[in-house]
Amino acid sequence: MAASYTDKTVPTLADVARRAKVSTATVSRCLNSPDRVLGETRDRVLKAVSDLGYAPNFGARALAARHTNTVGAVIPTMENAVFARGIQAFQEELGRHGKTLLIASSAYQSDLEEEQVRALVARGADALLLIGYDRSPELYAFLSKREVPTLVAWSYVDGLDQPAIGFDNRAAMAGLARLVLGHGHRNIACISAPTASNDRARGRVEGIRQALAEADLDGDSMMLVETPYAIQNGETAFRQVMAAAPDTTAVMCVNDVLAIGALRAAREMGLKVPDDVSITGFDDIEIAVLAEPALTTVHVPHREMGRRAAAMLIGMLRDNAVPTSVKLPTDIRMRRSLGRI
Amino acid sequence: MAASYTDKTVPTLADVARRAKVSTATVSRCLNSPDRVLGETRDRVLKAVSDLGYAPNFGARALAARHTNTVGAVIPTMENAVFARGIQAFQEELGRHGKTLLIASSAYQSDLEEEQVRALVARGADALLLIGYDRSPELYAFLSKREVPTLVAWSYVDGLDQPAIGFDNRAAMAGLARLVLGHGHRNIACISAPTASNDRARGRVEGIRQALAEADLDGDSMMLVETPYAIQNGETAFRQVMAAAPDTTAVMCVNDVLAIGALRAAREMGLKVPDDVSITGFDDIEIAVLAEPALTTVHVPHREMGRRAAAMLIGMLRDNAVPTSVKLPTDIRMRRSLGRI
DNA sequence: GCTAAAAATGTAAGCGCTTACATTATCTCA
DNA sequence: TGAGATAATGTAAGCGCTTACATTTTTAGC
Repeated sequence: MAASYTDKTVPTLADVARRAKVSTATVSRCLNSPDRVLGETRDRVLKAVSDLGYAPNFGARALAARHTNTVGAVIPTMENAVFARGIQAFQEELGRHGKTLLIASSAYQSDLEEEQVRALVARGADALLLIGYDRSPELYAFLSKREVPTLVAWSYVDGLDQPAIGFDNRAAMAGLARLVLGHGHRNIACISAPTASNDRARGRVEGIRQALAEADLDGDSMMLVETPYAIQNGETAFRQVMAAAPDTTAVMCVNDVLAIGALRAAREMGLKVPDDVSITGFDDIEIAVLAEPALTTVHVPHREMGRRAAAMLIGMLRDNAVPTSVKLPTDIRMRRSLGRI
Repeated sequence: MAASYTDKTVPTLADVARRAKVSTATVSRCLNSPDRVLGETRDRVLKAVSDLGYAPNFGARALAARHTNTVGAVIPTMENAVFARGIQAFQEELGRHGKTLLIASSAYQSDLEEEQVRALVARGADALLLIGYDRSPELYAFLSKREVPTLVAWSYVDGLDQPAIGFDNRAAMAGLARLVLGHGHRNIACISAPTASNDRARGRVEGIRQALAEADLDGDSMMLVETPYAIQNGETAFRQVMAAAPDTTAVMCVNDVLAIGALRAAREMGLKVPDDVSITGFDDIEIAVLAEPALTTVHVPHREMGRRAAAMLIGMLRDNAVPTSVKLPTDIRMRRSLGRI
């Protein structure tokens, strides 16, 4: 056995080729398109590979092949269970197809998101998963110039060209608002995540306004408090709402976490839910049913979305074509936190 | 302006060099060690970079520089809030130092974990973060052969060589068990995650046994149910425990999620917590305080662990030295789910 | 003003792979 | 059986960067 086989340095394709007595091209083919090589040769090569403990060098491969089998995703934060769950499924599906996932998080800041997107592309992401549509035209231009297939998830808006998989936040929330209205509520307030660069939150707020308008109420003058994602913030926001608009009978929150906070604040304030005030959420994460009382909310198929997003991206990479966007259904989970007035 | 500057192809170092009228070496230096280049030249180069919209090619850089500025992490699952939170902090700190994070998840399966570790290394991870110590000697050998600095997190065991940052699961749980014993409980049962390849769960179970032994009770015959991480499983396990050992007065769960399930099952069974039975958790995730009654548990500084893990890994990479492991403090959060017998 | 040392820049050799193209071996069928 | 098609393999040219070493320019000291 030659010295080069036993020493410390990590083995290269050439080492494998030498040991299997074939050319590097053949080794490469064994690894990448095994059927283009004779079974006998392949066995010999594979044996050499395992004898040597060879593993391809990623950089070299990326450089030569001009793709990395890597998909990037930038999500607002992993601490939101909703993204954690969807991304987990996304990653599992990707893995099933030999792709790996590069995750970055933007902390809900659009400038940071832009930076992360560029970083992922620079690192050779072959495709990208982004949350929601909101971002600068420059960034979209950059992506299309670099020809990086990009899929928007967690949001779906009719008539937009950008491929997306998600749900119609506006329609879903409007549906819930109609249910709230149906329970006799007329003084409805809303606690939202910051809407400035978050089309999901914005859509949900608009959904409420739309339902209000349909019921001949003034959506525009609805009490609205915006605050970042956190239970504690939901609590504070609820107090603000009740201080500013004491006759509010229903508080609709754009996500479950804020709603849980609101629930907690209500309890601390001695308000009975739903007797004194009704509270609703959005997402249907696990705590929604654990809460006391259980939260009326909109159920969203996060895992399915993650899984299908991966499948779509893989298809885009394979066929080099833009897929038709998919709108996932949502449904309302009626639970005790919403009551008749 | 030459055609090559305006056409579709993405610009390379050579394009920048040509436009700035310097050599590629100078451009490279501008980007990697700006102080080794004259200010005037640097400005010219940087201008060319931005004019062209140049971004370095990751593969080429990795190939030539033999490192990727990438850190890999394989965690059991992102759906566990505990990991999501720690990893989020880990990633933030890494980002602050210009490193990017590659995440893979093992779904709590050690064979899958091994696969993921190898994949991460093949993809050029310069360093690795792994959860807990439990893995095959072969994998550790592989890592040391490839000279990939590896840090174990979420666990800390005295006297082990492997660099780690975490807490002493055994001691922490023993402390909680002593508190439970102090409340008069003698019939203690335990609901655990599978302990086979999970030293954290195992340590926690051992901690209970140790405290039991100190109190002259038979730790080995303690009622123990093992079940995977999920609220629903905690529920089922609690029913099993109460069916098999009806005189149990305290059920200690190795994590909050299982404890929440247990709490729920107790409620469904008409058992009052803590009057009829006490229940404890571990981790102190957000639902712990939201639960009804609020959960007595062990608080763990997940975010701090993530942040410091990143700092340690960066140090290992920089100094090429093994750091001293760090044991983080934990503390008990006494809440209503634990009562006197 | 001259020389030696230091600073700035350039030259070019890889890094480890993939793949177009060239070559050789094997098969098909009249 | 042999020509042409087909399959298997080999040859070698990059892919876009970093960096050791060579060269040129600047600076310092006397």
